[in-house]
Amino acid sequence: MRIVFMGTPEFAVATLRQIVEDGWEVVAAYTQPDKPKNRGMKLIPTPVKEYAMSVGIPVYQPQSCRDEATLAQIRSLEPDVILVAAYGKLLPQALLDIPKVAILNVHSSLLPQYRGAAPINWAVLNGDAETGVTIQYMAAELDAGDILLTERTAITDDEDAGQLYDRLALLGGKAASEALRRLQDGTATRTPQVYGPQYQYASLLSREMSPIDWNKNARTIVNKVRGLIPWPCATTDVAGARWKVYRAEPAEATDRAPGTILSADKAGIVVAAGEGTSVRITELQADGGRRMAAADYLRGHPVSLG
RNA sequence: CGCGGCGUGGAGCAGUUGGCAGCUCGUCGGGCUCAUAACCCGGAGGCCGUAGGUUCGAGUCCUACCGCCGCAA
Repeated sequence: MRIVFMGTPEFAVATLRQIVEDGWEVVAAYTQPDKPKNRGMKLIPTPVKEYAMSVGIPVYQPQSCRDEATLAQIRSLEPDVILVAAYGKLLPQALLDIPKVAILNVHSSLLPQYRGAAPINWAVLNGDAETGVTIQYMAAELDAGDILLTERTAITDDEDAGQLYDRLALLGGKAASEALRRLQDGTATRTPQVYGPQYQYASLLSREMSPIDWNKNARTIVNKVRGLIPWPCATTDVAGARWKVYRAEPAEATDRAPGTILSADKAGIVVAAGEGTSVRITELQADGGRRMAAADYLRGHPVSLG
C-alpha cells in the first residue's frame, strides 16, 4: 500500500518511525511549514521533517491543505492510505476523499472521550486512571470519525503528562501499524462513535491555567502539576518569586490555612491546601534558573515558613 | 538582528561605589549521643564560562564568543 503520512511534533514521529521500521511504503510526509521559534526566532524544522529527511522520505510543507494545488499534489501521489498523527491543521473533505482505501488518524485518547487538541493533558488533569489511543477513520468533524481500533493503558498516580505523551506516542505507532495491517488483510472493522454529554472536550491548554489555587485539595493540585507538563506548567508565586512546579505529591493532613508553607527541607516544600490536605513540592524551577529538586533550590533560596 | 534573565568549590546561591573569594548543603577527619537526616570542632576542594581590552590592581567595568533559562511561538 502506498501511504502518505501527515504529522508534525514528536508524537507524530513515533508513528512515522514505527510504520517505516515495520516496512510500510511511505511515499511522502506532510508537515507544518518551518516557523520562527525559540530564542532568536530561528526557523526550526518540525520533528517529522527532520526524521523524514533522515530516512529519505520526500517532505512537503504546504501553507494550506485547502488550495487546489496542494490537493492535486497529494492526488498525484496516489495514496492508498493517508495516515494523520497530530498534523496540526483541520483537513478539508476534499482531502479526506483522496485515498483509495482510507484516511486514518492516531488520536491519543479513548474516543469519544477527549476529542480535541490536548487529550493527554486532560486525562491527567482529571486524574483518570486509564487512557489510550484510538485509530479513527477521519471525518470532517474533528475527532468524530468511526473507530478502527483502540489500545488502552493505565495512568499511574505519579506519572506526568510528558511521560504519558511519550508512552502514548509509542502505543500510537504500534496501533497505527496494526491498523494498516488490518486494512491490508481486509479485517479492519469500523465502529461509529456514540457521542454524548458525558464526554469532555479536550481544549487547548493555555497559560491562564497555570496558577495553582491552594484552596483546592491536594489531589486536584497534584493532578494540575502532572497534567500541565511540559507546558504551560503549574505555577505559584512565593515571596516575590514565581515557581514553575514540575513535581509534587500529596502530603500529610493539616488544619493550617491553604497556601501556608508548613515546612521546607530536604524532603521538599510542603504547602497547605484545601480540605485539610497539603502538597509536597519536590521539583521546581524559578525565574531564570533551571529545573531542580526542591532541596537544591532551598540551599540558595531560604524559604520562610508561614 | 524579536524581548529579557543567568554562568562563582560537588549542589544551590551571595559578592556592596573595582582592593585578600563568602554563605547554606554535601564531602573528609574528630567529638557528643542508646541513637539520628540532630548538635559541636576541624579540614579538603575555586584558572569566578572562554578570549581579548581598560587599570597599579578586575568575580566586579568594556568588547566578542560559547553555554543555560524564561517570554514569545
